[in-house]
Amino acid sequence: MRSKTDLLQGTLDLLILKTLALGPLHGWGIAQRLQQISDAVLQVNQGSLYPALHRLEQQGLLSASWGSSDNNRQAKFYALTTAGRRQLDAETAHWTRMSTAIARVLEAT
Amino acid sequence: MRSKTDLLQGTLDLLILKTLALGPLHGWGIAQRLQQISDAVLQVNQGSLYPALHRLEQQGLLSASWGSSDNNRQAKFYALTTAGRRQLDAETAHWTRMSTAIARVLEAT
DNA sequence: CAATCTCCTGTCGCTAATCTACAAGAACAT
DNA sequence: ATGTTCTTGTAGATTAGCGACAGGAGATTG
Repeated sequence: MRSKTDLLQGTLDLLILKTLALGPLHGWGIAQRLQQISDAVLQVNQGSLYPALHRLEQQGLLSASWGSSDNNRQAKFYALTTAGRRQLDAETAHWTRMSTAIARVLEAT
Repeated sequence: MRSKTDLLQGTLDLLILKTLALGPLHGWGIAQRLQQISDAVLQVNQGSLYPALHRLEQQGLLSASWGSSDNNRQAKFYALTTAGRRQLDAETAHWTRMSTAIARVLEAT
């Protein structure tokens, strides 16, 4: 009984892009920040996170560079590219469109 | 280049359940009503719709019966079962939780 | 009355995103 | 020395939704 999914499918890219718009961050940090901002509602597991990051990087939306984290560990820092910023805008618009439409349906009587 | 999806993945069941909460309807009618309420933002294609309906029926959330449509055609009318109504509540809550969390992320600075 | 259009249900094969579960290294704490 | 936390990764399975079909039966048009 699968049923309970930790995220709304299709929103992970958006969440990652948005998080990185606030400043470069490493994968683990992204997951942490999302969890924190969302009061633990949004849980990103590694099996989703890392593939997503690689995907986005491969699409040219993110750039990556190794560095050292706050805890003095090797970490791969991701940053938005210009294309990434554009993509963020597009996906934000799409999300707004969609969620508004759904809200309208849910309010119908 | 897929990119553009007609729905937010995972919300179709919710949309169907909600639409049927307003009264029994046949598949094609559900798609129409969703499209109408959402100003054509939500497009459900048959390849998604019918499998979803069968899925929901098999899960005991919907009951189906053949009848005749407004246009005097054979149509399969679906109605919410008790379990379906419960499921609708659960999925609505889940959606609200999730979309609120996402909104919070998108508003972050 | 024939042809075509609209309504309405369905199936098949594909793709892509996510989940679960696993593995592993390096820094820090005890 | 040992364990715990931080951090990155991969493999396999599932699953929803998409695109492209196919087809029947009532309505409409000519």
